Amino acid sequence: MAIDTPLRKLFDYLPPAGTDLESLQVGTRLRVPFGRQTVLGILTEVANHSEVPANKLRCALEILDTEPVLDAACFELVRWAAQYYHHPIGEAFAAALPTLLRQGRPLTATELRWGLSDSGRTESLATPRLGKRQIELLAILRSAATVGADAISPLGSGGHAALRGFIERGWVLESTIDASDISNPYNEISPSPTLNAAQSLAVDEICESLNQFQPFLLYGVTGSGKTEVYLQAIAKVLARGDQALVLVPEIALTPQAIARFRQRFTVPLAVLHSAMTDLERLKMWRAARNGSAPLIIGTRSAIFVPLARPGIIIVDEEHDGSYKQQEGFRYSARDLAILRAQRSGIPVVLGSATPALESLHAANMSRYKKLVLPQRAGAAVQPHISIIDLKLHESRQGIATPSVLAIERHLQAGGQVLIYLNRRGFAPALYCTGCGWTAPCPQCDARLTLHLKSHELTCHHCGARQAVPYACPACATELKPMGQGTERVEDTLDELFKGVPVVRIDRDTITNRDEIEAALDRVHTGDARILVGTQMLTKGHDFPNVTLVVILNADQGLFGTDFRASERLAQNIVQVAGRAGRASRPGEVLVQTACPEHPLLVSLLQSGYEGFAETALLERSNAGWPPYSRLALLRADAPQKDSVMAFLSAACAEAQRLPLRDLRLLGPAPAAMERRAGRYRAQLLLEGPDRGALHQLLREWLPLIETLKEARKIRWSVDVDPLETS
DNA sequence: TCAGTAAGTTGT
DNA sequence: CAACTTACTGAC
Repeated sequence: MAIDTPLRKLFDYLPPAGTDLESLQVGTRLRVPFGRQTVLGILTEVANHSEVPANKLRCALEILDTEPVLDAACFELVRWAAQYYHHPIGEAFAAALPTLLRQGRPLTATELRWGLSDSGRTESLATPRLGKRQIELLAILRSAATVGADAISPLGSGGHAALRGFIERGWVLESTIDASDISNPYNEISPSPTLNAAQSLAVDEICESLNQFQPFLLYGVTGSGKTEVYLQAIAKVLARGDQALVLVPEIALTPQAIARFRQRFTVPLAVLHSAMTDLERLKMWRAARNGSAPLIIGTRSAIFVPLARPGIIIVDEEHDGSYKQQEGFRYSARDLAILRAQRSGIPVVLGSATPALESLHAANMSRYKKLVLPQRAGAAVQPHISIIDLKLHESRQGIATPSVLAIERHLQAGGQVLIYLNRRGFAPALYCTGCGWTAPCPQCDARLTLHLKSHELTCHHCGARQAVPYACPACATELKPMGQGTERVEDTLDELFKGVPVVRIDRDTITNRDEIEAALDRVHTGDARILVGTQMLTKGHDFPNVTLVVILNADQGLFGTDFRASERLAQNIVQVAGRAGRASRPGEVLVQTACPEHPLLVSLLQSGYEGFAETALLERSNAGWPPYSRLALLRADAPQKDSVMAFLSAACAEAQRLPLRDLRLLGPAPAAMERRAGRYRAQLLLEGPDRGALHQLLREWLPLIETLKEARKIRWSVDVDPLETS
């Protein structure tokens, strides 16, 4: 049995009293005693013997399901993922199942129905002197073969009492039906637009593989109509009576995105994301499982949703970091999508304008079939990108003079302007002009960010907040904000372009769904002319009238400590740039940087994302980073630094005793931000040329780490295929 | 991880 | 010796 506990093992039980082995089914939920509590577990195996001493074996208490909760492919996916990510299997199953199922809710929804029996039909007519409620109830019951609670509840408690009386007399028969189906509230269908040649080719290629496993990398520049390719491929899948599973990044699952799917298909659409209530999630999950929802759209965890008739899996914006769970069970939904498609014998489409280097490499190696959409759909043309050297130009609060002039020009021509800066707040630091003190976070190795409007200093790493000091606490000199955040840029733009409405979109101005709707509305109606924002404004939004995009600080990613920093920067630049000139107006993109000669920036500007990817892959190959090697990271953190280092050193020593072969062990090294939220963080990086040896070592190593006495004082976790290694 | 317990530690 | 902290162990 797999039980939701951090222990890396399965637990053996005897069948419930009075049950024989034959009636047990793998994949069903059982209630079992565990320690002094009773919990739910998933049956993973039925055997007629156990290694566990007989006196320790306890009886399971109850079988909850008559059929497995996960279909065979899904079940195996979870087992495989638990092994691959070296995560306790019970927690892996817990992550794959809706909360309410883990708490014992029934697998399928049932609804009680009541209908008149033959005797009820005849005898009720022959019975005089029925009560008022009874007569009303009979009228309802005669209106249909069976009725549900919703038909009877208007009669109030009297109606229910009458119903119970009829059941006792045998007039009414009670039955249950499966009520797991969901329905689609919309029925309008907008017509499919005509595809361009590249799009048609992509759809055709995908549709030729509908019966078999085939991974596709749909590499389409921003605005090239990737979604239309998905929609038409999905239409084919639905027409065959199969289901389509669409994964999207967390932030992209907006009402507009969902509406786009609803407007195209009349079939019920199951939506799964983290903001839903547990009950909503369960309903959607059931509808996917029983097949009543042929189309399922969801975020990361939706990769574990069981499907009655799997037909295709689509991973939109496959490069997006949110597909990798960053704590606990650290799976990658994108990678699992490939595996799931393989197990189910169906195609999987990874779509992006800026594919992960891993995906591009897989396509280069012919493991994925590459489908390219090189042109923007409709009349739109690719925006022109140019660089502004910050060393050559004056700048006002981070906005260089040529940028100011360009903004003016585009505003005068009637266009909208998007200013991108990946930094919230007014200024990323508050420093003392006298002694150089800068307000530090008491919990982290970081500066506090100044937020002027809310009058506070906040830490963007741990959430700490404090009042803004009037003067330097060390020397009482005046304090000054240093650097730029979106709030300050907004102020500067207000000053530079008096009377031009500016809208700021970041986590400080947008706290809920309605606010983003309102802000986007101001942009779309033309009420706002200048947009300032962080990544929040780049993902999943189109701004057809934006003709100029200015990227204020391209340098942040160029010298990051992480080997993926430049990849993320390139993806950000290309994605933001893609917001410009989506309609018929040509777009212009300005990238401000202090190091215009950086090779990655040069290759990106000269030959686009593809050129950048080539350069970056070469660099990865030379340095022996993924995809030319495999990584696993052992992270540890604790309030005391020495206990973290003691643990990692001990873990390292254990590993040295195992056959390392061609694996390399790097560290222990402190994390890029050593102290965060009051805890010291450090790590040990394991690197090898292929998966095999790496996983072999982890299999032997982790049980040893678990028993280390140094492990008790700290928190540790393993991250297979980590996204961030610093 | 979590709960239970055994074993130290402190203060009167 | 009670009250409290810390260390260790087992979960089928």
